[in-house]
Amino acid sequence: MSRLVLISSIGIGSWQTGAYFERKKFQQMFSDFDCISKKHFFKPGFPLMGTVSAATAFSPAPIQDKNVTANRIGQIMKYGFPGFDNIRSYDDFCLSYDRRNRVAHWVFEHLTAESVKHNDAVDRSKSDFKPDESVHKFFRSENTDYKGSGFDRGHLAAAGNHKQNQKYCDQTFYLTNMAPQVGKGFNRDSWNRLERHVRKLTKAYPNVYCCTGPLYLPKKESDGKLYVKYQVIGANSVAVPTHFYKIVVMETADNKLEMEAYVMPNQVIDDETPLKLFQVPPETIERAAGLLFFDKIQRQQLSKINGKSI
DNA sequence: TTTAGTGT
Repeated sequence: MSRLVLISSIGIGSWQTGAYFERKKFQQMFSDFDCISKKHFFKPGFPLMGTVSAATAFSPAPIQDKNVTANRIGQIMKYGFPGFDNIRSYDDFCLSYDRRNRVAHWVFEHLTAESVKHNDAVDRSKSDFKPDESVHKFFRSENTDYKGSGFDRGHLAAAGNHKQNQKYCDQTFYLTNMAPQVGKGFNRDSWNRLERHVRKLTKAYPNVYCCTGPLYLPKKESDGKLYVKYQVIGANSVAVPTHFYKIVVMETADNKLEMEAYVMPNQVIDDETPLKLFQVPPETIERAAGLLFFDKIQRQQLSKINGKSI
């Protein structure tokens, strides 16, 4: 089996905790992934396909100059929208909200060295987690849903990516930008490590485009059949994703394009696990999420995918 | 440095 497929199996196939390097677990992970990818991802009607409505509804956040924000959203979404379900645009990021699961389908950001550099004027401790009142109360997540759940309110667009001013940072604290994440061992550790890696890409690439979101992946149960199973928390039944993806496009100074794509399970992950092991082919995420990422870029235009020349 | 929840 190719190394790429083997690597893919880590992120996609396993709900196991513990040692990632044990041969047996690799094989188990692979067998789960194998049955997912070969038997189901290619079937029409596979239940993981996301719901993407043709009805586009822009709901820009209140702003002083709408042209400035419209231009910024144009920059952020330069390479296309992954889907058009319940779009919300904020000053420095843009998302599609899944009303059924009370978690975004995807969140898009455009990062530069300037936008992520340290800024003494911005303090995340001054930002409050707050419900987005623009979402109908039937479908909104509230702070009380997360309280006592054992899960973090994990940012999809990371606060650390929006340090140009306090307002940008504050807006990342809307609960539309949150998902229930395992705290210690995931959000505060390996997922944070991945976020820092993406920020670091801005040191080498002038423009970085980052799309982040949840996955709800099937797992083989004891009867040998595949089921999608996920916890929901709070009075609003906020879904706890089984996995999260991050797919990144980097523009080089000479206008070449490279892509990296990751899937990580929403569980405790050993801090020593190299991020490289969570890389997957971008198509794998697209099939699982029911979304097309960066569809204004033909994949042949990419000079590298996951560090490998194509 | 950044990621957070809980207890006071």
